[in-house]
Amino acid sequence: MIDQGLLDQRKRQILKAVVADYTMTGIPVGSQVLAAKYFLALSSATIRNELADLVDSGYLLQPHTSAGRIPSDRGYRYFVDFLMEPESAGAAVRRAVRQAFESVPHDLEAILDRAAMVLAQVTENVSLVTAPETSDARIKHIDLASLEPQSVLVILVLEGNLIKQQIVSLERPTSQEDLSRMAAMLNQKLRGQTAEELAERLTQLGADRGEQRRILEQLIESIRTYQSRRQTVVLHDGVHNLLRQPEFVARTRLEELLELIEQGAQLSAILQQVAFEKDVEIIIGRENTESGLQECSLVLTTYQMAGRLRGTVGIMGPTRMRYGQVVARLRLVSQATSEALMAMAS
Amino acid sequence: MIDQGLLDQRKRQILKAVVADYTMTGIPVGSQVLAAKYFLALSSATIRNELADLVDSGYLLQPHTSAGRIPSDRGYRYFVDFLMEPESAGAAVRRAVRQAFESVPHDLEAILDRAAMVLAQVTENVSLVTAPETSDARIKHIDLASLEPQSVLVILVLEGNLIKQQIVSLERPTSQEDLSRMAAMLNQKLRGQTAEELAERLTQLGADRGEQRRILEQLIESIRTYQSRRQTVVLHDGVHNLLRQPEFVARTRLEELLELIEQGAQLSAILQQVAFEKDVEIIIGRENTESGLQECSLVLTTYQMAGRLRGTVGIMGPTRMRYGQVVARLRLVSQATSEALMAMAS
DNA sequence: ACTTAGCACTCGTGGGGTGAGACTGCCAAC
DNA sequence: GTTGGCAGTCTCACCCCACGAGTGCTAAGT
Repeated sequence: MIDQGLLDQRKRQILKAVVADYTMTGIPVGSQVLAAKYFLALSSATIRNELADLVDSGYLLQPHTSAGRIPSDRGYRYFVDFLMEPESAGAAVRRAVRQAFESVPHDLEAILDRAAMVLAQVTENVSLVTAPETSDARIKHIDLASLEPQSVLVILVLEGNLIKQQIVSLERPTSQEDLSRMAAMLNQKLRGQTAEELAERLTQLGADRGEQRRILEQLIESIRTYQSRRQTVVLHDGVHNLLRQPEFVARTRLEELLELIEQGAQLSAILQQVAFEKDVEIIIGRENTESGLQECSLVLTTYQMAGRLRGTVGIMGPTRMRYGQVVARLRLVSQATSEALMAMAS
Repeated sequence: MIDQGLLDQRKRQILKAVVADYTMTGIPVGSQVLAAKYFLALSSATIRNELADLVDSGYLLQPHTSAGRIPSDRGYRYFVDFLMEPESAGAAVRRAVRQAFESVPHDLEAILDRAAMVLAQVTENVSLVTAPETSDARIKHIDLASLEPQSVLVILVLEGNLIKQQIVSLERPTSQEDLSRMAAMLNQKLRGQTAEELAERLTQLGADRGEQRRILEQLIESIRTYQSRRQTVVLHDGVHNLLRQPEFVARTRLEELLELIEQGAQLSAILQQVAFEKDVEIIIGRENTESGLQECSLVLTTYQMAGRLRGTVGIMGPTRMRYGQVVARLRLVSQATSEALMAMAS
């Protein structure tokens, strides 16, 4: 915010032009190009002076002495904070997104998967999608079904029609009648509670009622770590888009990035920190603490489903990306995803 | 099979040596290297003659006039069919596989995911895993749970404790008592049947009993297309391993391959054709019809869980790979996966 | 008939040199 | 504060050439 005053109007326009040109072409921008394409009223010498100032104050970089300028991380940051103009997605993109969600089944994973797919497609970057955080989702329905005398299928329906299930072994044979009675009781007691509240209850419950407690513990665990692996794994798509970027010709860098994506845990941690209040969050280059991401930018936002359930959706790409366009298309996909999830929950 | 007689003993040994050396080093093998490392009793000139013959009959290639020889697809095929010696996985690999499955939750997807992970790790290639084909799996348990007056949660447990669930809308409000009665009836009638047999029954049932038929139709659909997206999607891991291979410096080739992997449908089709009878199936280079795969080999086998349920597991890598080692490690992982799945089902 | 030594030949690779092109920084003039 | 001019600098693409590796062929040996 303080930054905004530090650049006069012309410097801001020049910075904007450099970012615009560089994100389009990928080649460093020289003073002559700027004068010819963006500032017909100024000479290249004038622009050279301004560029030198922008380099001095850290908004631009020159790869080597006789090259043009490219935006620094700081330059991109200034651009997205103050200079970027809101764009809206074109008709073709809108159509692609609409079509992607038209035929998707009413299933959480299918919807998120589709979101990842279409987001990668329309932004031409790697898409990232997390499953919604369910630790504070309310319980809607509990069902216990006897599979074998000593094993029971525990089914849990959370708000938003999220379903979790788990097979739990019992210490002694229990009939379906007993299980049904237990389920009815659990439904009555637990409906509307969150997993956290459930954990509270459990401690109050004490050590008695062995089986019931055992089932409850598994239930809580199941809610907290929604489908165990899903929590750490981030759905992704469009990795092939990275290969088209000239900045990733170095395969070591690419390999590091791929491992980060496939491994998932670190990414998951980053994505879960996205604030729900903010509209779109942009993390540029070295603002990432993760070493593999220091040449990348993340553009992230949240989707929402019924209740307070929210997840993160976004893209990862080279710092040189068309932020305005990406933000517009990400918003579109996020909104479409939310709508699809709402439809599922109703 | 006919091929086997076409090469005399010495040619076979030389072919074997070429494959062994090339798969290890990645550089074309010359006559001098062969003489020095593998055939001390022969002169390089003799080997040159043999090499020329092997090129003539299509088992070897020379990238250019003054380079050594590399195996052709045909050469690799001959190698894996007749020359490859059975290897067994080393202690470190065994330990890694055991550890990978030690802590995995009793959940189908978690197990398959872990299998993909560890397979990629120990073979240093891209791993591919399909979910088991469930269209002929037997039904073990059906449960209907009322969520809202007009929507019911249908839960289906198949043999091997595979669980599918789906929310079905009803045409008119139905009480939990009615649903329970319906579920009891369905259980009695349908237990032990497969989805195919269920479809048969449905046509016999005729047009009456609207709700029940509606639920059944959804059930069948749900079984046939197990988790909808899962059918076409193939779990994979280890894509970053591809980047280490010198044969994939060309980014266009790599990009094509990545799209194939991420898209999944074509791969899924290939994997589902793997014969259950065969032990390990190897598809080399241009034996692949898929254009993106013509520089790759697939090494595939099946895992099995309870009943007749089977899926495919395998790896994709450059044609230049250590087939013997890969086969040994794939077998190990496949077996460990089967064991983990059996444990889950019990 | 098979094997081997010798030799001329071919071809890809890598290093060094070079010229073109691009852009800058600075200076002096406006 | 702006502009034209100019020298300086740096990268990149290109070519050339020597080097090394490996071959195929021939003729001699076993």
